[in-house]
Amino acid sequence: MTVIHRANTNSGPMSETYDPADLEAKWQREWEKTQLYQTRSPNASKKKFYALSMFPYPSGNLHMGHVRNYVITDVIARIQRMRGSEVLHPMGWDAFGLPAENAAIDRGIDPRKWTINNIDQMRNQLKRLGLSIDWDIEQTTCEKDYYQWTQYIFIELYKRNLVYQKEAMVNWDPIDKTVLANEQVDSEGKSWRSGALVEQKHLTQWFLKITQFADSLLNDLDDLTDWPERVKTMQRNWIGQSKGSEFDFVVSNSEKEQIKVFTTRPDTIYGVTYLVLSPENPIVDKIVDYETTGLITQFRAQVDKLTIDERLSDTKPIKGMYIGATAIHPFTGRHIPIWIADYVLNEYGTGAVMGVPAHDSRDYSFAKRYNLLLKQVISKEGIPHNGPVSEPYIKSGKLIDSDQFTGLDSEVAKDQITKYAQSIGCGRTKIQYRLRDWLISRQRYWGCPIPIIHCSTCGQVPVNNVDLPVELPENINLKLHDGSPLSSQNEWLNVNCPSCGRPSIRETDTMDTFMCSSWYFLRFADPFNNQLPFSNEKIQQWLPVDQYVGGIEHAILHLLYSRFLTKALSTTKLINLKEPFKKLLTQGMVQGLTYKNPKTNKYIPNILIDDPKKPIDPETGDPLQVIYEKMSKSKHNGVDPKLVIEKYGADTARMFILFKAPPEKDLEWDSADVEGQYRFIVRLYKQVNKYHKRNISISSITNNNINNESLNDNEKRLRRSLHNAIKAITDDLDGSLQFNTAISELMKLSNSINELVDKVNDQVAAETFSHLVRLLAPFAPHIAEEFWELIGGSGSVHLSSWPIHDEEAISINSYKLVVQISGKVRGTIDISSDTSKEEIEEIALKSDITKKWIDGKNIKRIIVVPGKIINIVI
RNA sequence: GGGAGCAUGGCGGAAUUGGUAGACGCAGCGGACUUAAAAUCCGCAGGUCGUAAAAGGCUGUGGGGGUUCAAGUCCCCCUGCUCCCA
Repeated sequence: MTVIHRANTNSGPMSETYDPADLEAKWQREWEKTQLYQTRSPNASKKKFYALSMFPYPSGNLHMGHVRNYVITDVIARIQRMRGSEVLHPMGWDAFGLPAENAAIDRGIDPRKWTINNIDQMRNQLKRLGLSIDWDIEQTTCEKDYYQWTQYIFIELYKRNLVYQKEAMVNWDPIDKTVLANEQVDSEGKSWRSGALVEQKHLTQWFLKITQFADSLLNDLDDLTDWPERVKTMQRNWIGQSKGSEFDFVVSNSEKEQIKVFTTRPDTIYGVTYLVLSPENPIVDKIVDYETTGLITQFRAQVDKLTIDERLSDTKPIKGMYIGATAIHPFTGRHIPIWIADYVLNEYGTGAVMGVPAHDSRDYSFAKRYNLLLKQVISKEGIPHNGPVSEPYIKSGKLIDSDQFTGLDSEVAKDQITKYAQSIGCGRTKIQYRLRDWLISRQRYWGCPIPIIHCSTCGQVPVNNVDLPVELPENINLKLHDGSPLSSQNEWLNVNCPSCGRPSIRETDTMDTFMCSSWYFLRFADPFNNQLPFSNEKIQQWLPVDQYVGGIEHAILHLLYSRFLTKALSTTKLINLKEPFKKLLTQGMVQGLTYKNPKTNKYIPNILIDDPKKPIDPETGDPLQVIYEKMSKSKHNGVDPKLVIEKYGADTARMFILFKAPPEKDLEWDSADVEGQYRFIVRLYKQVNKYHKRNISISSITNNNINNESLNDNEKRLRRSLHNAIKAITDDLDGSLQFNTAISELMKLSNSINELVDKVNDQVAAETFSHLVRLLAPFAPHIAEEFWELIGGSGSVHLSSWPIHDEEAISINSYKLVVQISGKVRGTIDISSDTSKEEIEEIALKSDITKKWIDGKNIKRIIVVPGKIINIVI
């Protein structure tokens, strides 16, 4: 028995018009005052939930992509809180990087001031969205109390031999004037940041041994069941495992020199007629004779000018030269020529390949060009092909002309040949990866200094932990520098060796900013620790991240580096964690409406369009193409979040972004749809206002304590809508994260309220609004809080519990059974829920539908699915 | 060239995973209110045939084929688009 209390709330009547700006500011102040979103430690009765968005680069302006990212994570965090978890929902800044430095060079602004200023600006914009972020634990990668730990981690890895310096052919970005990692160069050979065509340079650089973890980075992807398949496929391709064999070829005139080659086709070993080394391979200098050296130098100079892409291109003709040496085929004992060619790279595999022109396309065109011998060793049926070979046979088949292996199938031969090679000591199975070690040094100023000291006596010496951080010197005039700006800071540069005390110099490279962002999610678990970057205890408490949300553009870069660093740190005593991110959501782009003249390919700004339904180029009069594309200045299709929030409020912006498309899909920004979303909120506002005038308190309604039996039809109908909505929304947010359908369920509920609320008793009305407001809270947190106060909810709606649906309210005692005749829908009949299969069949056969459509014809078969359908086949 | 994914009204998108296709919203149309307009509220709405209007029929989820009592959903082929790797 429930007693209905007349409300006696302090809140005055809500104003008649919805004013989001005031209302949202009011609640944001309130939340800040009560520290509503402060992180509390999880305990035995409250499980933890770690909700994280990829932290932003502080460019100074929040764009729609950010808004989408942070709103999605915020909704997830809020639901988890209402469902009883302790939630960690932090925010930080990926604050080192080139834009700050470029601003310094172009406009003479201090990079630090520029960055901090941008952060302040963006933090305010983020706060305006009403995110449930714990701002007390904010992290900024360019601050000493953060980068101290980046350096600490670097040294930990250095001590475990996971960091090393070597000279290598590296990607050089001529615009940003720094080197780049392989992951940071796109498939067209352009820099991920500047877009410049990357050049190849021979330089000494710092690397992290990510290749040492290639195997677990690959295999553990299988455990990431809550990651999009797409992202995992991309990482698998990037790691690029290939299983094959390695063979040793002894150089004829020098038995000490061996050439190792890797191949995935050991079955073609008898078809090897030459070897090709990369021009840079150091073995070349050892085996070449004096007369050829000059030619080699010339050839190398030519190859040096080519990009990796050009060297591997199928369309450019391959260039090579014979170096005057031969090797001994380990199986046949024959002498085969050794060549060098541009299509073999020193960085990949052993820097040498075996030439099998009869069974490999690239080898084939190389051999044709330079008239090298072709030898067939595989064919489809095991019968040699007569006459000249006109194209390579690259498939599997049966071996021919291969001594004791002749007649075997390729797959069997691969295995046996490798085993045989192993038994005579000239080969073995080998797994090779495409993944290269991660190049982390940058010749720029605005980054985390690499904490190494170069001593002429002791060599490389890591800075002692007590001396960390190695601070970035400030007040540098960056305009004066062409190379690394740190190399001319004499006062900073000169230091005594920590080991022997002699005068030494500091490393002048800074770290790739991806290094700083590869561990920030660990720091949030233990943000105030001043002894360690984090304690294992806190990591065990909060990690892994339960829900990570970010853009697909980091499918390889940030996500691979972070997984690597987690694994690398787990080899130290610091932490023990297999994978950092349990569940990943890659949200789609936010696209803007673009008007494009198909004749001139020019983009026309929206404001110049008179009639949006028939857009015409104001200059030429041509009809324009209407398309949605990624928002950008050049396309005049950007929408500024600030203006949208000013006009409609954060709640509308949030609701629109969630409703318009499923989170992983691209979202087309449409101002008419934003209006629609605003209308919905205004409608809710009116409904709650009207309800408020009935003056009922919801305090008695929390746990489905209404007896459904005693209600009239309208009351039952409204309760059914309400509890169906609770069930549907809860399901939509459980696992699959379908915010769009969750909001459409809220709209349906609002439609039912409109129709029925005036026809139900106080108790049902109170229950309806009590649940509605809580269902709304994660999506539109400000207006929901306002509603909650108005209808007499206690405390903050965001600390209230998520509603649970009442099974009794949604149970039905009759339903519409679909009647099909031979698979075609011919009508429906009302059936009470407890009707058996046999009874359904009987009722259906007597119905008018059946009479009309069967008309005495023979019934072949009847299928009954109670609750759904009957199909009568004639 | 290899791999992955997608294709549903004028538009964004739903569809309890094989059981009434088009929920919800936008745009549209009709009506109420208004001197009028906007806003708001109520209603209509895949296409097509049919009718004075209904009733009703046929057809329909990129195209073709298959499995099944039943296919947007499962299988095969084709076309187009997107992404990744060459």
